Amino acid sequence: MDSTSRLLALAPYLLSKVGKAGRRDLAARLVDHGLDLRQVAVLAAVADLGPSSQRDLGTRLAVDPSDMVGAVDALEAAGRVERRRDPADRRRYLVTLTPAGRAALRAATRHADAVTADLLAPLEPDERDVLVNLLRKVFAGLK
Amino acid sequence: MDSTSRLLALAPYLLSKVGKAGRRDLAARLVDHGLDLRQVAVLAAVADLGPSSQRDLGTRLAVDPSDMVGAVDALEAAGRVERRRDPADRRRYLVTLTPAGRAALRAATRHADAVTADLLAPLEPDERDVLVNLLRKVFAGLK
DNA sequence: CGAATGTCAGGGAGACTGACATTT
DNA sequence: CAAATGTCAGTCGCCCTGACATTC
Repeated sequence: MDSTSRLLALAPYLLSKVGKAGRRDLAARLVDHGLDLRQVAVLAAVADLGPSSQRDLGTRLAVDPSDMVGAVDALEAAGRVERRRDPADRRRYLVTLTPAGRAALRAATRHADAVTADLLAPLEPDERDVLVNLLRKVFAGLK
Repeated sequence: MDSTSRLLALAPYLLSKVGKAGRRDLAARLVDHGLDLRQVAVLAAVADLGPSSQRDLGTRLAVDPSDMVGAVDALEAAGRVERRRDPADRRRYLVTLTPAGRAALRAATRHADAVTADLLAPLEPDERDVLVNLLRKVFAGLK
């Protein structure tokens, strides 16, 4: 089958297109909260890891250290994280969540869930779980 | 599970990251052939649809008409497609594949298969089929 | 001293907008 | 005339590199 489409035979194409669509839909919802995708990822990473250096957060998120600066700047300006110097290593900051940051993360998670429901609407509920679990496996294997 | 990670609970995040990884790996392989991802998508779309206008190709690929110009320019300069005016509507081009274009598409498809195998290595063979089929469904539902 | 951390300036490819000439 | 097609100029984020000061 699929004599009708060589494009759809390309898994990277599917992944890329679907990923971009989800990314764009979520970004559109976050703009009302003064957030972008990277900032949300940083909030989630801090929630996951606890107070962390920008370097560790960047490693976790595959975000360049030079780009972490702006993300943390924006979050700090909005009162969603705080930068404290690590007393044990004064080169590092310890980026910590504020209550406002926690609230922003909760709101962003709600939007992400809504986007997910919309994006995966063509799938049955059990298929959605299967897809997410397969994606987790692939994600875990990324180099 | 996954109290360790709020990030991984975000399906759009997984999709976006995995999609980007595949995109980058494939782009790295195509550069040796003087191709980029968009050009390959155009080649595949022409193979799927037959001789087509740039507008139709752009619609099919969700690529802006203004960005189709450069992609078709590059393919034409490399002798991989030809632009002919549509005799029935002289506003349109009919973009057609040349033998070199067909060969380029075959080579790109081989690389795409290799990237797919690498990317989906963490999955069992039957899981890969499941993932691709689920992605096709989601892709078909994209607005 | 060399290495790590955070910061900044700048370049390059990508998506998108607005405008335009040509054709229908 | 209005609409469609292809084109071009310019803008806006994103991603990455190179350099730097500070600290270990």
